[in-house]
Amino acid sequence: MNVEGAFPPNVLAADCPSRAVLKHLTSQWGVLVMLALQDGTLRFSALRRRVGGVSERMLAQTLQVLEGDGLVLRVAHPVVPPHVEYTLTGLGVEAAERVGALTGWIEANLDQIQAARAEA
Amino acid sequence: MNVEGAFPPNVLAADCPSRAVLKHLTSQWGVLVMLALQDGTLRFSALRRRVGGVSERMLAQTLQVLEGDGLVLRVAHPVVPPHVEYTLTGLGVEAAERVGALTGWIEANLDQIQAARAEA
DNA sequence: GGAAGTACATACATTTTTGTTAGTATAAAG
DNA sequence: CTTTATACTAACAAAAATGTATGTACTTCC
Repeated sequence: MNVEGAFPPNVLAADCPSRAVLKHLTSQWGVLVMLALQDGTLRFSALRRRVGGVSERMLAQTLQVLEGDGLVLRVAHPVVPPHVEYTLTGLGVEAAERVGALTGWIEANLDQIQAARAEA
Repeated sequence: MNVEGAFPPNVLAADCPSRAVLKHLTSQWGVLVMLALQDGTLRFSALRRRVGGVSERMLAQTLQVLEGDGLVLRVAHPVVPPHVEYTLTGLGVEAAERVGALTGWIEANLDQIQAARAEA
């Protein structure tokens, strides 16, 4: 049984819950964090160095949202100088692939895009 | 000859120009507009109806940015009640495919994501 | 004759996002 | 003993995104 006749999720519908996930994954830092974690587990400070330009605040916030969506797994070792590791979950790996396909395409076609920009 | 030793574009680098394109394509309305145009040409008002929740202002602004990046083509017919058509360019079609792959994945895995959300 | 539809631009208000700074507990390095 | 590193949170500020309201020129439908 389904709730509220909203069967097939559709991002084009203003009230579809998929919109929230889309926002998380396409947020400026969300995209970059998923990408950075594609190469494997990283701890907070390492991630911060990897993702150029993130502030601690934004990184922490982004990671919490991604963790909430079950895309990232957070493992904290209760040692004295904090040690926390972040890894993509199964879902996270799949999502990261699509995100990576998009960013990869952008990087590969950047010059064409910039050429178009110049014409305008 | 290349300028400013920034050869391979890399979105993880804070100053890479690919960041701008990424922002345009992953902007809330950018994603949705690209998706809506995947099924073919649409005029302004039709697009507005298709993309749930966009305001005229945001739609117009988004289309201009996308047009600037050479992803969307704008064709205006100089008739009395304005008639303008928007279509994806070759680059736009390619970009839309990646964007669609991501949103498609989200729609398909929405329940798993929401389940993860519930656990948290 | 009045209302609605079309594709926007412009001005202004509000909301959301993002950044900056300071602070925490403790241990290892110098 | 002072500095540095770690993973954050909280408070405040600035910047960016988004919305709302209004106007336009002209035509078609009631």
